[in-house]
Order: sequence, then structure tokens, then C-alpha cells
Amino acid sequence: MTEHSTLRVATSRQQQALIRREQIIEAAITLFAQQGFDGTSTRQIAGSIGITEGLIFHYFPTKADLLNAVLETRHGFIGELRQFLDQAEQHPVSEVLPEIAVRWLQLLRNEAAITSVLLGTAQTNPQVHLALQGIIQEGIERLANYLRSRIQTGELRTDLPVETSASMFFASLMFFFLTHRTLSDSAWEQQASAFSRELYLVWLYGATAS
Amino acid sequence: MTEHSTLRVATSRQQQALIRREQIIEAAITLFAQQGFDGTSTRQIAGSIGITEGLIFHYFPTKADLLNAVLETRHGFIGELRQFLDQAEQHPVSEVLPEIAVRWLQLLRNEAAITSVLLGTAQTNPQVHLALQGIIQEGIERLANYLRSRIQTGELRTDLPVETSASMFFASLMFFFLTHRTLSDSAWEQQASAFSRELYLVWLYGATAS
DNA sequence: GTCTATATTTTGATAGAC
DNA sequence: GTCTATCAAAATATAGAC
Repeated sequence: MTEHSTLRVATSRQQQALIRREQIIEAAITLFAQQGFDGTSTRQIAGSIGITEGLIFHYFPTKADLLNAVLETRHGFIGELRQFLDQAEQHPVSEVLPEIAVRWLQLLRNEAAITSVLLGTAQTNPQVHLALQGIIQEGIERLANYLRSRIQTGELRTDLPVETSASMFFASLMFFFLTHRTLSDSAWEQQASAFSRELYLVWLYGATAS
Repeated sequence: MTEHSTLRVATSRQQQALIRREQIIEAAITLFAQQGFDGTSTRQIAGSIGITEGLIFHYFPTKADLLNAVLETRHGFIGELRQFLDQAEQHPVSEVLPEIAVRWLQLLRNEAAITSVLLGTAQTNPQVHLALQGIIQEGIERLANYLRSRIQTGELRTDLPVETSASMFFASLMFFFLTHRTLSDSAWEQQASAFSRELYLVWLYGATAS
């Protein structure tokens, strides 16, 4: 009977296939981030990991399918977001917002490549536009919900426009990432932490003289 | 003597050349905004205005030169920005900031195509990255300077982090444009005006309960 | 699962006639 | 100033051998 060895080979190949698939996606993320989707050729992706071009089309029928896979593999972007906004509900603004700022910037930084793909390609690619829209919308909505809950506790003004102030907070962080993402690790860490603190204080207390 | 008619023809041709040049740039802006720089072919640009591809290369030696012309030609961004931030110096925050918000959003909307080119291509194209960086930096710097002058008048807190709060204001407006640019004119006008007002109020008074 | 070889289109760009 | 004709390179994608 050849059942056993056949199965073993098949399994091994399946694992190898999965690994290869991931490897191609990872290489694509990196290059798409640097040069854009249209600015990156399948040949280049293949070359960067030392495989042949045809192999890419073995795993992804078209280049657009590869982009799709990149977007789906978004490295826990949405997940992280949900996680730290859900935990927030029970804690005061003074703990939650600075923490959100720091962690969100950290997340953007850690996933800098895919963040760049999202932001850079969203303008021109409906597929990507939708993915980004989803992340932003969920982020703002959850933050707005949290703010509502803190209005109830008397911590925030009852007439606070929650969507707008959530959007301001979010926008400022995204913008900071975009304008500072080329910094070295140490410079980033320092400036990101300073910005987070100042952002929180201006956001909470405003700019007006008391 | 043929002087006269020769001159007339030459002048006419020069004018025609200028018009044609502008027309090509205009078509390029539109298509670059929709499909990105790398996603748009010179053939497509030519086709969209009913000329031949070779004619584009008569006016612009390379495609990159055309992109350069697009960036140089059509942004009144810096100009407009300077204009209404220079006038601001003498007026109170309550007049200036809401006005800046409204006018800046209007500018982004009016120049939506080139704004999209800038934001969409900045991530991957050094040329564009530089152009955008310049606009952002000048915007934040001038706004920060204005804020400093209003601290002097006692209108704003003396310990206000001016760069960060200028950046917040700016970021929120850019972000609003990005997430709402597909709205119809009437919906845009309504939501942009509401957002401007709320942005100003949160920015000035903060989110905290008095 | 991976490679070689190749087909097919499209791309940016040039030369020269009108 | 504009067009026709054309090129060389690069792009996406396929077929078939190993």
C-alpha cells in the first residue's frame, strides 16, 4: 500500500505551498508599499524572493488576486483595534485616550508597509478603498461609542460632538504617521510619545486661555 | 514681403502650443487622480483629448516631466494658503480659524483632482513626496506662527503646544476631505460646514466637562 | 511545487513625413 | 504643430516539462 507515503508527501507539499504563499504575499506587501501596486511588477516580486515569475501565477491567478490576498492578510489590524477599544469601556479618559494614541501609533508603525499600501492605493483602487474605509469607519465608530459612555459618567461635555472629536483624534494620529514614518526608531519613539501626550491634552482641554 | 504673415503664423502657433500644453496637463491631472501615475498610460492621456501619443512627447520629453509639469502648474495651494494666513495675523481666533477651515476645505474640494494626485502618489514617488511635504510643512508652520501671535494677545493658553495643535487642525481637515470627497456638491457643502464648526469648537474648548 | 520557454499586450519613447 | 509608423523593453499571463 502506498497510502502512507503518498499522504506524507502530499502533506509536506501542502505545508510548503502555504509557506510559499505567505512568502509571496509578504514580498508583495513590501514592494507595493515602496513602489505602489501599479509600480511593482510580478517579475520584481518573484526576483525579490528568488523564485520564478510563473510560480506567482501558480498561487495567484492574477495580480489583482495577489493584491486581494495582501489586503486579507492585514496582520490583525482590525483585530488589534477592536481589542483595545473594547477593553476601554470601563476606564476613564485619562487612562484610555493616551493609551489608545500610543498603541495606535505603534500599530501603524509596526504595520508600516501595509498601512502605506492602504493609504497609497486607496485613492485609485476601489478594492483598497473599501478596505481602508472599513478600518477608518470602525475605528471612529468605536471611539465615538466610548466617548458617549464617558459623557454619561460626566467626564466629558454633554454637548460634545462625538463623531467629530473621534475623527479629529484619529486623523491626527494617521497624519502623524504619514509625516513622520521615515524617522529612525529612536527618533520615532521619542516624537511619537511627545505628540501623543500633547494631542491628548489639546484634545481634552482645548486651546483657549482659561 | 512675407514678414507679416510669417509672424502671424508663428504667434498663432505659439499660442496653440501653449493651449495644447495646458490641455495635456489638464487631462493628465484628471487621469492621474483617477488611476494614479503608474496606472495611467501616455496613450490613454492622448486618447482622452483626441491627440496622438507622439504629440505628448513633443511637449514633455518623458512621462516624469509631465508629472513635474502637473505638480508645478496647478496648485494654488501654497499661494492661497499664504494669502489667507497672512491676512489673519491681525484678527481674533474666533474669526480666523473657522474661516481657515471653510476655505481650506473649499480649496481641497476645488482642487480635488490634484489633491488626490498628491496624496495618492506621495507614498511612492519622491518627486510628489517632496511637493506634498512642502505644502504641509508651510501650512503647519504658518498656522503655528499665527497661534503664537494669539498667545501673545492672551487669547490662547501660554502653554499651548502650537505645532501639535496646528497639526491637529490641519490633519482633521485633510482627513475630512479624504473620507468625504465622493459626496455630492450639496451634501459636501452641508457636511463640510458642520464639520468646520464642530472642529473649531472642540479644538478651542476641548472635550472635557467644564 | 517549481522551472523553462514563450505568447500576447501594453508601455514609454523615437524618426520622419506633412 | 501634428500625425503615421515603428521600436525595444517590459508587463501580465500560459503551457508543459521535471
